[in-house]
Amino acid sequence: MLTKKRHQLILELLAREEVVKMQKIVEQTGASESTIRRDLSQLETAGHLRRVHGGATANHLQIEEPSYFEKSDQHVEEKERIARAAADLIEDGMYVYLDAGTTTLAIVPYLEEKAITVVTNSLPLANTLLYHRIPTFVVGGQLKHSTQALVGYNAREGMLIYHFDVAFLGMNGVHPAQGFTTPDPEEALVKKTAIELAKQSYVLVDETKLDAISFSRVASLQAATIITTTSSEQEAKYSQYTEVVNAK
Amino acid sequence: MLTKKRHQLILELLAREEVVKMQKIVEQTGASESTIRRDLSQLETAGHLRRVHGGATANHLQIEEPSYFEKSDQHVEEKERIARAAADLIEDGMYVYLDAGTTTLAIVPYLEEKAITVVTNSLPLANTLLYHRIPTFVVGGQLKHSTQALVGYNAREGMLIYHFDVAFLGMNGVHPAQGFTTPDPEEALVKKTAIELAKQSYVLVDETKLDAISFSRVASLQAATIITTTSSEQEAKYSQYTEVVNAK
DNA sequence: TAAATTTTGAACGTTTTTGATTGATTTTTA
DNA sequence: TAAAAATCAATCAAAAACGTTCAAAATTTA
Repeated sequence: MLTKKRHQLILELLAREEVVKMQKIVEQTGASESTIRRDLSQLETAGHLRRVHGGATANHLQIEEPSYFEKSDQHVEEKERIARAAADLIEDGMYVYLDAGTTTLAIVPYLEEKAITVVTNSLPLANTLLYHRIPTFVVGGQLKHSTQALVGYNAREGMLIYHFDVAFLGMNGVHPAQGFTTPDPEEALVKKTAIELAKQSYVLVDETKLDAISFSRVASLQAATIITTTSSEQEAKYSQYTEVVNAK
Repeated sequence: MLTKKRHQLILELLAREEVVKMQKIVEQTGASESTIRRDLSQLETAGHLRRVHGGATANHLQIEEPSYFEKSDQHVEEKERIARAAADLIEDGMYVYLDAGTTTLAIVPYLEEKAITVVTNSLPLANTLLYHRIPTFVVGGQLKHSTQALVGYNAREGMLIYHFDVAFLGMNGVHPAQGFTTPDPEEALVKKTAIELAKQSYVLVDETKLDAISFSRVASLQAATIITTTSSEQEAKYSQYTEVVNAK
């Protein structure tokens, strides 16, 4: 297998799985361990991935992740369903805002066939969008360490030059009285701005975020449609305040 | 088989598979290895494909893809020396602009102990800066696939709110008469803006870029100090036009 | 048809890539 | 915490691929 092909394959594996073991690459390529090591260090110096003991990670993966090689996320399937429901709302020609977050990240693979332009404030999303060759603009601003998102006053200013057909946002709290909330005020500002600039906004949350309240208020429930997977009681309850899409 | 037919077949294979081995072309055409080599170099100079060790890859109409396909581990030692020389110029409290590129990327590890703020237009740099926990702002703009950099009019606008003590830039061509040049006009615009906004600018290049001319002009040599590793003759020559730091 | 030109394939020395091996380092296990 | 296991970087020789050269074959031109 040619070097180029191996590199492609490695990047593909990473785009799908975020983390990949040495052993797996060796199997998939049929090359020796030495060769793969060389490949990885080349791709690392080119800025396409990050090596870790035992393999490599997408260079946008959270650094403090406890154990790289365990995919412990139980909400994976829910996220996937929510992401699919969100992607279904996106049509050719649209200008789409994608907020930082793992759920919005899950939307990206479903966008590959669509002729759209995406704006995002998230580094991981930018990397993934790039990989899927989707035309992308990145909002400038201060790079926040914990979420790898661009936030703050500068980010807001940078967004104001755009308008969106749809915006998809992650959120930490969704509550009938307190509306949409998130821990960091600077992030809240960005989310709020996105909602202002979009014709239609969607908040993507798994069930655990319903009835939760976080520190900074982003907007009232009326400002966006909620996409989630939950019981029909909860669905009915929130439907009193805004539109709810249940991706069950 | 006619030359034309062979060329056609090679391009067809590439259109289908993105990467194709020498061996496969030889089988399919029945021609000798030498002949296929000749074919490939012809097709390459005509801009229809890109040769790689062991075969060829599709070109996809890209004019040039410096960062992605560049042999990123060539000139490693030179790059390291240049990066170290550059890092030595950075002092606590400075606001630093780091342009996209593998040489500027090499600076980052040397910045860890310094109390500085960095602005960049490069996704790989942003990731690496994040990893090294260096306070970072990212310039917004259009995400360019081949270099993973943010470029264009929006990027320029986004930069205008900053001022830099120093700016470090990669470059594709450095020439006494033609000044600093780079392949992509939109990238040139960003580099030019960085120079405008910085009190002092440095262009980091390995020896191969000296005397080279690329498509888009960024600035004249007077606009920035050159940091490179080269012979004393070249150093003397370029010292006539601007300051030169030889990191030999 | 004969001469001139171009294309071809084999040969050869050089460069690049590769996989095995080594001892060092890191992670896991006990 | 110490020993065992896994993974690592560095090295080196073998293998693969490379560019160059040259004479034979094919094609074009005169």
